[in-house]
Amino acid sequence: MHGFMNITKALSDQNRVRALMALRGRELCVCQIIELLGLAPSTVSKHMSILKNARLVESRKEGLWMHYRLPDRAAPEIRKCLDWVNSSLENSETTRRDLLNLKRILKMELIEVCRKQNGRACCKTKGRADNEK
Amino acid sequence: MHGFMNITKALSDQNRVRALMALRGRELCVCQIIELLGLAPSTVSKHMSILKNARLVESRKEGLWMHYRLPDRAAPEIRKCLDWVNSSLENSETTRRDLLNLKRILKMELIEVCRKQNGRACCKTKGRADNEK
DNA sequence: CCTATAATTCGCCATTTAACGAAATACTAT
DNA sequence: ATAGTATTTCGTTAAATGGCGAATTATAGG
Repeated sequence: MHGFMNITKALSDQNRVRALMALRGRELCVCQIIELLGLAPSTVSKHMSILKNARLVESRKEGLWMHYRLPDRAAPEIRKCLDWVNSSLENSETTRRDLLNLKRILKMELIEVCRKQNGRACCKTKGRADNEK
Repeated sequence: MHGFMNITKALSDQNRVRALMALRGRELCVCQIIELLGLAPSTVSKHMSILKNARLVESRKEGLWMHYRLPDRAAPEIRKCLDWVNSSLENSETTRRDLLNLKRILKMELIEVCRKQNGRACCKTKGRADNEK
């Protein structure tokens, strides 16, 4: 029961569900998920750790970057859960919009995505001076 | 997406999930669910309205009693959801314990269940005087 | 070793949520 | 109508949650 409640609580936040849907068919770096959701890095990191704790995603560290993906060989309950989520949302407006946005993000190099966030603090305007030497 | 989030939020509380599992194969009166969960009537009523709003249960009023049941002909997403919940929890310890408890509750007449709650305020001892004339 | 940087952890705040009891509602039976 | 009863609605309170920025951690490259 405990494991199940971890899953349902993980799914009870819309941003976590959006992240989950975005991971279908590809792995994403944290900075890409930050870009997609428009949230602070710390917030996204927390969301991903909740998803990971629920076994709904796995992660892989590569240098400074942390990549998240849907589980390779998920347990049957997880598999059924992800199937249900996918079938419920694959045609939703939110998913469609996120997918378009994601295509744009995937066209950029990871370095570019990170640099952009560095400049703009990811979602809030921060009166930056555009100071490159 | 909105409907889906209604479902995941409904499933994110353990007491609501227990109620859902208890409804497999039978309908239950609110007072029986109160008895099973050991919560105040107002709390259980709220839980059931959240489940109903998510379309995970249906209800039927019969005199003073309100009966809840799993949907007769649920939409495919709901059906998949309930299947997933069931397959995830059918062997859990909590479900087993609740089922035993439920058998005991089902042996009583509804009137008895309600009367018992009337006397005991459902879960808290209320220093009652046992005053029957 | 020192700097730079992606991600995470921590501390805080605002909002949401689960719980209760009291009051209101809906229905039965006298 | 009146009284009684099962359920729901309402108002309140305590705990949990989601959000952010600051500080910390881990890693890469001088």
